[in-house]
Amino acid sequence: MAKSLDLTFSALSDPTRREILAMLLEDDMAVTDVAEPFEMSLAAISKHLGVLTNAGLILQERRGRVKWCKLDPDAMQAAWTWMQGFGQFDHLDLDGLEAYIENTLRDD
Amino acid sequence: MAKSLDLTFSALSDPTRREILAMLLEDDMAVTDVAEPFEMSLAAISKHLGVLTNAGLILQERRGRVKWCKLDPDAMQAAWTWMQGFGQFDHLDLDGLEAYIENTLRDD
DNA sequence: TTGATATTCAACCATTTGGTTGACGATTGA
DNA sequence: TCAATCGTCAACCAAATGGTTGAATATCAA
Repeated sequence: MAKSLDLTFSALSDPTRREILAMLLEDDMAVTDVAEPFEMSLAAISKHLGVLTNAGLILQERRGRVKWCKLDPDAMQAAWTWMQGFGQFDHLDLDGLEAYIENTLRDD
Repeated sequence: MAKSLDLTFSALSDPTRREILAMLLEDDMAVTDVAEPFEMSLAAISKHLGVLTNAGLILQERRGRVKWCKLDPDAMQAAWTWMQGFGQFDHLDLDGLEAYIENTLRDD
């Protein structure tokens, strides 16, 4: 669905949101804990989480007064699949990926 | 690095621009021909092409009075690689990916 | 109950985005 | 030379985005 690609790519275009996703890759987190490393208000982070939820990239589940945020990569899969049409990128070529990562780490 | 992911994802978040990329997948095209199927002004398409160029997703080469647009999926590859970590866990070296992501997020 | 904690809401602000129109410079071909 | 074509630029506009602050709501814990 094209509209959901809009939402997915738009959500991913913000570095704060990408960093949040990377954090959630490691573990589910409460909103306050997500906000902690950032130098912006809790309300701003809450908005970012709303954008990510709306895009289907995370799930938020309230337990008591704590709202837990959990990665939900389904929307990412759709975008990823769309992009695959343009590659050249071989999703089974892990050596290529690792080489890319290594290069990236070396080049800065 | 992280800045270029901003540009890539942001460029991809607009349906007109994704459609342009899909058109260029088939063949290189002049700006006027890119604009033809869309119900918006040439100037608007010209702006979209500027965004795509700035994101590194296409190349524009002027020959005479015609400017040719050509797909350049390098920027797409970086974004695609970034996303790969969120859906394809089975196929990845997760430690390497996390190192990559953390590195990417740090330097912007 | 009271007070602290977790999160959102509402109003506001500055900047960016995606579109328009009209004028403009460059190039082509008759 | 001169009109037509290709594409961008500049100014403008409405709407969306990303942030702020302060108040509101809900829950927990003492």
